[in-house]
Amino acid sequence: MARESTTSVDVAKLAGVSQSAVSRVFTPGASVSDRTVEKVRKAAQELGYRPNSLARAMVSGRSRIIGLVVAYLNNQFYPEALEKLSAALQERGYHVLVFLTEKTQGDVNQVIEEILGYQVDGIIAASVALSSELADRCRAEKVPLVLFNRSQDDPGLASVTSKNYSGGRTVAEFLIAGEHKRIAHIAGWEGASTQRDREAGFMDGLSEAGVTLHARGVGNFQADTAADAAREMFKADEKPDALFVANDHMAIAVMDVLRDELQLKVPEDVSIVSYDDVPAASWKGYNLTTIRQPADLMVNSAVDILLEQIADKNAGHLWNRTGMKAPKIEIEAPLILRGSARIPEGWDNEGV
Amino acid sequence: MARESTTSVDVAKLAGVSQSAVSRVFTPGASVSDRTVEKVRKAAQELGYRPNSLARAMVSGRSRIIGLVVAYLNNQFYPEALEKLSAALQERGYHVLVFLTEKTQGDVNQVIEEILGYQVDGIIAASVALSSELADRCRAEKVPLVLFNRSQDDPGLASVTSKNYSGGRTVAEFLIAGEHKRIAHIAGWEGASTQRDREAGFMDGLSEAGVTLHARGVGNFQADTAADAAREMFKADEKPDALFVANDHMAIAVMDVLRDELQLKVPEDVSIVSYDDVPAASWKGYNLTTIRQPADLMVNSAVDILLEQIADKNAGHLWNRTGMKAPKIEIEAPLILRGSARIPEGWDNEGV
DNA sequence: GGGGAGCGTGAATGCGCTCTCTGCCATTTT
DNA sequence: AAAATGGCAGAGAGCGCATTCACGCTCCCC
Repeated sequence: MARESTTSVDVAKLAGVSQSAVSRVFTPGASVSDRTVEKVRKAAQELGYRPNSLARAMVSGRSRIIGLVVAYLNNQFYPEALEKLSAALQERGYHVLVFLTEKTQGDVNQVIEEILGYQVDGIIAASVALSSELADRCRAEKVPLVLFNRSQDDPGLASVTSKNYSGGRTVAEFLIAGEHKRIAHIAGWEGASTQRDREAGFMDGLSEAGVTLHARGVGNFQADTAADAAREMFKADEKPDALFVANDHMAIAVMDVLRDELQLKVPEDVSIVSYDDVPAASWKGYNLTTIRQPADLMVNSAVDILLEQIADKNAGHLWNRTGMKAPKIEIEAPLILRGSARIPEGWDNEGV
Repeated sequence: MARESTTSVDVAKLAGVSQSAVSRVFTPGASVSDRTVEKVRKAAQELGYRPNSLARAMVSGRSRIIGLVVAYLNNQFYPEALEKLSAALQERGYHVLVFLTEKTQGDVNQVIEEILGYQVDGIIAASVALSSELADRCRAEKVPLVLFNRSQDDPGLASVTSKNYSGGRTVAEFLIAGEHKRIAHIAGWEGASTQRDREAGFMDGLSEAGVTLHARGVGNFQADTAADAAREMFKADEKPDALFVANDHMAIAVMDVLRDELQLKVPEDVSIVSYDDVPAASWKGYNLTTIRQPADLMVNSAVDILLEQIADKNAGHLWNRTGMKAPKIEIEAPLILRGSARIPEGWDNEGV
């Protein structure tokens, strides 16, 4: 039951110093003489001692653990983000504790409670919507929280997204410039802010040019649902000649349906533009023209503002206390031109 | 600094009971009267109390945290496994703390040390090789360890893999039955047991039929390295007419090179068979004939033996103490027939 | 009606550590 | 030479909880 690992007391005994001295040796920036450091390190080495992070967390109140809430990983954007997040945090001495959740509100609540039980120093919530009580809960516990790839109105909630609105708008402009006549949209999950923003930008782009949407389906960010939506949409006599699919993951499934089941050519018969630029988007088998969400930049940004909040908390002035607004970062999202959509004259991959 | 969260003492005070009583209420299977439970629950609710997992871990010696070591996530097999692992563990009341590592020995060592510092209840090491000192280290600390998708000779090391040898062998038999004449191999990382086993099975399958390998390249399980290997391999006059690529991730990159750069047709000019059956393998754009590593089964197996070890440890009889051998599970790995390789007569997807 | 048996409870202990506080000594200042 | 300074070590107080122990209570059976 009891783990008989060596403790700082053992090391202290062997090194002939006090336990406090051992602690200080393993605390960066503590005041210890070189001689003590040497003695302690030697003894620690000998006994295979390593400080117990949990005990340290208990007393110091900082666990150096970041809770990551994530809903699904089949969309390749998330594994990529997870890897980069984890790497970035690890570099700064933090680690990621993973919590999977359904998108359902109740489940998220329960998961957050569980996370708080682990005394995490901060939370990153990727692609989940939080109830405002939940946000309050974290605020009360003083656990900084950053939304990743989702945004919410709550001014106290920090978030990092790409410029979804302008991304969607760019797609509209691009497709119109390409002289497409029947432009359709396959949406993701309509509860997601990313979906709403992308679509809003897209629709505004269309209507500003006096173009109306030819058709609309819902894919819920899932491959098979998107495939079904595509099948349904292409049953019509007037088939779309251009498609804005709300992310790459769905676009790939849609493309499979179009090319493989319906014998349509992309981009000759129908142009496809999507969103994310996951690794698979650049594979030649799909070669998707897509809006890039720069995972690195988004991750770095999220980590930065999270750690900043953590630091600030210790200094005692939180946004939410001072009434300052939490940052809502929006990362530039360029259109990457590839082969899945007709390219109008004058458009090119500037500087990408 | 100090987090002013409510503690069991606060709850006890409000409920008019002792702190021990509160603790017992939150300890499944402890002996408490219904009346006490009710009082305590009510008070806890009121104060928003939730037991501190870290403190609990400290005193009980069990953190309910599993350390997951993983080298990279760009191969889609790993995100999938990670998600399933995390879900399976979460269901059993555990959580995953992620540690990324380079494949280099030194880095792995350091990471494992760090993990041990977190007092994890167990470790799952995915696709990393461990030095035997490291394994000893975990043994000394009594932290159960399971290798995932890698195996090692050390009889005390539990591992879960697919039947790599027989998988490789099946590929050989399949390609020979398909009457391919110039069969080549693009290997993964040669330090990986999976690579060695797959290739050993493959080579044995070839030589048993009196066939010699036409060419061999090394892709290190990385897309661009594999692409380079393919380019190199197809410079020759006598180009391969069949390719066993050591995993899907590389196979996709290779296929891009063959079709897009070299204008070769798959499977007409060259058949490709790979390994893993990641989600992308079944996308119509690639439609890979591949050996399936059933992620679910592998994950469940890994979780089972890990938790079993954890339970056994508490009971006091470890494999490594009793000299019993740790299990080395090998999951059946069927060949999934799709479109990237010529299908010989008489072969079909039996029961898949 | 006395002695177990059995359950529920509270006081107390300590998990391994950080951090404050005090005291010592060596060095500097006046 | 006396006083002030600063650097460093050790003692001690917890962090929030699970767990042991001993005690009181009820119930039951001879």
